[in-house]
Amino acid sequence: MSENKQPTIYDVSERAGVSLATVSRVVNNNGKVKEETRRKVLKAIKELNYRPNAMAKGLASSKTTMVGMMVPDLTDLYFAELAQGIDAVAKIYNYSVSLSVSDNNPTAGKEAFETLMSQHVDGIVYIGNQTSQEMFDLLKSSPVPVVFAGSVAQDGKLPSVNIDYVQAFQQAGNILKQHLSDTQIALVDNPGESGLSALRQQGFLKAVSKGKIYESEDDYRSGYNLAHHLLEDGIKGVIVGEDEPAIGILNYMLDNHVQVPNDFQIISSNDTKLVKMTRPAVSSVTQPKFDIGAVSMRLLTKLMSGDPVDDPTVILPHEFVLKDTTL
Amino acid sequence: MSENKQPTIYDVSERAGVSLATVSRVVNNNGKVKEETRRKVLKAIKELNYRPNAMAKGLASSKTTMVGMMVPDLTDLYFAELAQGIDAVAKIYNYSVSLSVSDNNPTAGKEAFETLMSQHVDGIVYIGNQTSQEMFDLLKSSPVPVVFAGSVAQDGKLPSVNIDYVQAFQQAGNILKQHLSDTQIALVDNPGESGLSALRQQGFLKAVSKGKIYESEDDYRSGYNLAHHLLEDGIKGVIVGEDEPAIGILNYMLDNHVQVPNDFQIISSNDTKLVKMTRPAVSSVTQPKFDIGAVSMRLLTKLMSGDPVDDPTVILPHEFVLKDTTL
DNA sequence: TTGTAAGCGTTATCAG
DNA sequence: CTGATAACGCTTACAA
Repeated sequence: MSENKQPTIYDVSERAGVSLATVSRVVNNNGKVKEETRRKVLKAIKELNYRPNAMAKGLASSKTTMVGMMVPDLTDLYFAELAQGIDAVAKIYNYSVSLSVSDNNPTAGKEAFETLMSQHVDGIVYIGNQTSQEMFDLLKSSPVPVVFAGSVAQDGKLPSVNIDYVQAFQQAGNILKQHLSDTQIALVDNPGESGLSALRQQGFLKAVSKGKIYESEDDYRSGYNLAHHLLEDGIKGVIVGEDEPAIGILNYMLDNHVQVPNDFQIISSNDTKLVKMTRPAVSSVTQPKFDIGAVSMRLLTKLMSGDPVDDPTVILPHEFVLKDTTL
Repeated sequence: MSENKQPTIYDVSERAGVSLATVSRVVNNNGKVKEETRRKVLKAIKELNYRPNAMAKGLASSKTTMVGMMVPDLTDLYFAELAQGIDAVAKIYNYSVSLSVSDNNPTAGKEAFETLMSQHVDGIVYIGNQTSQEMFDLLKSSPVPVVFAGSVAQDGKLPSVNIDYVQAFQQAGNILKQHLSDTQIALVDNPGESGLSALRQQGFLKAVSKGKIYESEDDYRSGYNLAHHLLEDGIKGVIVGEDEPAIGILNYMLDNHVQVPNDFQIISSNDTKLVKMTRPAVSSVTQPKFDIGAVSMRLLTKLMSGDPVDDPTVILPHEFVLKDTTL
């Protein structure tokens, strides 16, 4: 015995004794409507529990109030926190979010993008540490605005929100240099194909000119497995691009009775909640991850509505939390 | 100098020299189309780089091939892994996913639901540990199918995918009983308003009839702060409903020189990647989280297409990984 | 096997 | 301030 159908704008107009156009006006709060009619319409809407059909609206207005969010992996807490920030601001601006997990896989990424296009999203927030050139070109060809959140566009000229990686990694290098010599310090990062790790390297080398650079994936195992090489090479301190491999390295040290931080220091970079859950707790660059997501989405709203944007390349402040893996 | 507009089905039909209907038929692969015409149409589609407009399609067919995914918190790895499973299967079946973070907040949850309704999603995968009665009623009133993923519907009769929590927690209790007496064993869980913690309690009490039960939130701090009470009460082993508070408890013990597992044992329940990152690594029930998500989504596809479903209440197998917080 | 045409629920452009 | 009415791009009987 449930309602046969969702009520339409037509039902509302009939009940309120006005035209479709008028209902549309009050729903969208645009155009002048006499206070009395507005009230009538609102009443009918409430009584019928009317809810505008987003598809019809989208079709007619060619605006979907939906944004695409592309993310490589939700189980990476760094991305998850960005996503929370994005979602929160999307809610505020009444955008719904179409999620696409791209798996750092160019094919999946391309398909995700295509899907978003056929959904006619009004904009895209792109998160990705491994952006391929192909993906990048695709994004560049987007008919709707794209913002890179916590990710660097290769030519650095697309809208993006980040911290100053160069400075952060230079500072991190300087911290380790307080007790170690250049040759004892290394950077561990996933080079990927994005510009992000290039910036990190740049900053690192600014501080530690003779520093060694190791490659790792973004996962725990990868760090764990890399660790013995570090020891063999006489490395005494590392700066790691992601928290999971940082913890992998830490645990290798603990499992092999290397004293942290006395004999080995670690600075990580993402400050996800992971870093406070280990013992010793991991020292890290702190990033305003939620804010990076939030600001990205806010930037996107501006871009979507054609508002002027002073600088589409936003840099948010970072800090350091020196816990127990540094001296 | 870019294309003025996205090509429409009309452009394709014109170029291929056939009618709209025919193009629609080949695009949707339904109805008979002569091989030759099909080829022509496909050619035109490719040349024009035509992409069906999801909104128009949805409007006309009242199917959106979009599902809603409601999740309380993406930075909870348990949820994130479920979400990955959901997303993966959604991709396979060509559904797009509309994400809604509900923040365990009834108001936000209600709004999220309303948004999904106006988007006319074809179905909903609901993730939530704190489902309020109100939310539950709302979900029950949904005109489209809803599947509870890793969450228990209060009356236990709505479609859901879970492990057997009663059994799992009974087994966990038995494990601790090998070295401890009933009064030394406790359950730490977030009771919330959902049926899930009730099942856990039930299983726990089956094994540890005099066991004490403590309440905590789902976060690290909450566990850390609770820990001293456990010690004061002479508790020597706990089963914890979530990984983060479990690790909170662990770290409190470590920080206060309580020997784990010798003087205090911990079994957690979600087996997120967190549990292998601590030292000692946390023993835990292992849940097939990705699969819970995947099966939920698969179940939803069946429900959405009206396929017969043998049993809408799916139980997936769990196991135990006894690491270093148990004897 | 293919084409015609009537919707689907809105918005938006004109008149009034 | 309000009302007709033509799109929006596609699906789906119904014809042919």
